[in-house]
Amino acid sequence: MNLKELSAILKLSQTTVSRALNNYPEVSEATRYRVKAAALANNYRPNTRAKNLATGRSFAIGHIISTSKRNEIVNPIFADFIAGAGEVYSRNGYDMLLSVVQDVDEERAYREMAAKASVDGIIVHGPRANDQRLVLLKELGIPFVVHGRTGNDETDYSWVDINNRRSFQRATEFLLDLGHHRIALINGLEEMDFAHRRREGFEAALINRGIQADDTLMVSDEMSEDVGYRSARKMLENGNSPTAFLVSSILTAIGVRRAVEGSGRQLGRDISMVIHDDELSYLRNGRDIPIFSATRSSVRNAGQICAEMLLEIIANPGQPPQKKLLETELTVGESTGPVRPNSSI
Amino acid sequence: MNLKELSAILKLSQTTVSRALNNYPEVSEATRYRVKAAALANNYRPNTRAKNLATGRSFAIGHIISTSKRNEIVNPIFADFIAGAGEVYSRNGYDMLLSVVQDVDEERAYREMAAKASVDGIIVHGPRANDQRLVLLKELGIPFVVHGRTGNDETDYSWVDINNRRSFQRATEFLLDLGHHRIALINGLEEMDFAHRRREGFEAALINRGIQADDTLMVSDEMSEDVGYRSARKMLENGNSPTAFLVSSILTAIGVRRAVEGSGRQLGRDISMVIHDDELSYLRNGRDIPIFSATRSSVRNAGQICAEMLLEIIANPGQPPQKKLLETELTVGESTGPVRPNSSI
DNA sequence: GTGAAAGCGCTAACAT
DNA sequence: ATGTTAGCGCTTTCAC
Repeated sequence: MNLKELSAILKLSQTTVSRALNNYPEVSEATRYRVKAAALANNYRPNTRAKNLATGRSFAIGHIISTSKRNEIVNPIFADFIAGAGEVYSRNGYDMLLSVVQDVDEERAYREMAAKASVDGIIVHGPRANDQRLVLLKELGIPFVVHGRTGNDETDYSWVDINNRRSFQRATEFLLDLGHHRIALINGLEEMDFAHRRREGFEAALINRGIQADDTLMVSDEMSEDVGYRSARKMLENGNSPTAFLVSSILTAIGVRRAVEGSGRQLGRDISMVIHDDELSYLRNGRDIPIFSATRSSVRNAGQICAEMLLEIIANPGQPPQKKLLETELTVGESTGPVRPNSSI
Repeated sequence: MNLKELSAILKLSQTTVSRALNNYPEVSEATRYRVKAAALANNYRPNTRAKNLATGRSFAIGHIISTSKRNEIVNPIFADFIAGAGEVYSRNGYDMLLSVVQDVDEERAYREMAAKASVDGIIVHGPRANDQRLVLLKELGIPFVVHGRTGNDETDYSWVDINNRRSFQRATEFLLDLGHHRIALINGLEEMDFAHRRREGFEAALINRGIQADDTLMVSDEMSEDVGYRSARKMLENGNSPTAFLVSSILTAIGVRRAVEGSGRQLGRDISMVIHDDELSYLRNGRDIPIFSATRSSVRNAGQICAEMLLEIIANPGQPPQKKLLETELTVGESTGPVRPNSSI
């Protein structure tokens, strides 16, 4: 069923039917009602391809996910983010176009999306410390929103980010207040902007209390269970081992927990752990994971906010860039009670 | 730069330019060369929207991911699958359209995709034991490929699946051959088709050896670390605890490992574990996870195969449905040596 | 308030 | 081998 057929049934012009369906004011209420009823009855849906061509818009948002040939890892937080963004899109009649590209082909992918005019806007994932993609997108003139930020904010662009620095500073202070002096930081790769900010927050908290950051207690690596286990184990075997861990992802924290338990210590009694858990809904589901969550702003939520911001920008072009910093909240896990360092600290 | 402008520069008709670019045979080699060079120089990309309308195709494949309001879980294997499929799409000039919908809205989402003609085909994810979606898609007449299968194969459709039944039967036999009698199965939710088949394979192997399946050693639940830990722990505390675990996902297996280690036993010495690991590239990356992998056909690979099959079906309509059963391979993890039950078994 | 007609940027018959 | 022309199914002037 297309517009022509529908208007034939109604004995109206395509124009009127189109206007009625798109809520143009000049159509009489009676006609509009009749048209909408007929559209519903005939299960009419405007052909996207035709609509796109006529309007010059595609009602689609592009997401470019880059994988590296080396490790083939797809960032798992991505699934949650997508779920949040997707919800907003479908509520607003937008589609989501996903492009999975090798990191080396990334620039080409962006250029192609822009030239083919297949999307009205783009969400940028996983910004690096000094990300050239944003410069390119500005140049291409395509609306975009970044999930995260990039180091030197010379280019002015729209972003949604959590306050990683503050969050880690507060989490560190929380542990310091409990009496910990030797706190380990298990962090993501420093080339990612977020990991860089997290370390800054961690170090700032230590410096404020006159504590020197100890390099042997700081890890910057992929956020996997394996890395969590190895790093923590190594630290715990050391004579001067940490009494608390600040961990950058739940997956890593699962590894840390295993190392702690394997060393005969007990989490929440001998060792404290604070996790920044804006990630991985399917892991969060475990209710007795002894963690102390540093945030409630989930990635899913961030996905929603990014999507809403982008749609807003597309609807009202020419505005100054929008920025949104999501604050986190320090909440203590239900099942393990308050964290206290043991008497030996 | 559009076709009109490009052909003006070349002093050729739009038709000729279009034909040259699309490799139609009737264009002279000289012209084709000239046209392609000009297209490259001017960074010309055909407008997708126009091309779609003209050809009646959208060069896009739809993926519908359903989440349930209840647990908000996005199946993590999805990210890997998408990566594999996406690779194939971009190689073939296709886009990937992602729709995230509440499970209750799923039918509407499929109908909409079909009516709006926004995709040329659909990949169905996570088929349930008796999945009505396939009936709907057949009815809508849109090409589709299922990742997995559904219980009663009355409807004839195309699918790509791994041989879950055989894989679990062989894994169980492997453990039986090592002398194990009490083998625990930590499985996914039975409402999912794959979990159902896996249990069948497990039970078949036991029955063949005259062993009665023990309900207290069989778990069917969400595949999370938490579930793995709780289930394994409960079993290990029991007087009559298992000597081996057969686990349906790496994430769950991480929980099982923690439970085993927490009970003072050692994996690969006191307890054996076989994992079906077609999942989660970011977990697989850990090199010293003591697992015995039951397969090499990763989800990423399945994504590629599904995508290729669907593109093939779209290119050659009217063929009978295609089916592909991926066999698995039993490989033993590098770092832990051969699995042997301890002497007490 | 409604309709006729042009056009979005391509592709594909149908000439030549 | 190249060009002319007519759509694809909508939206959007412009006219009534």
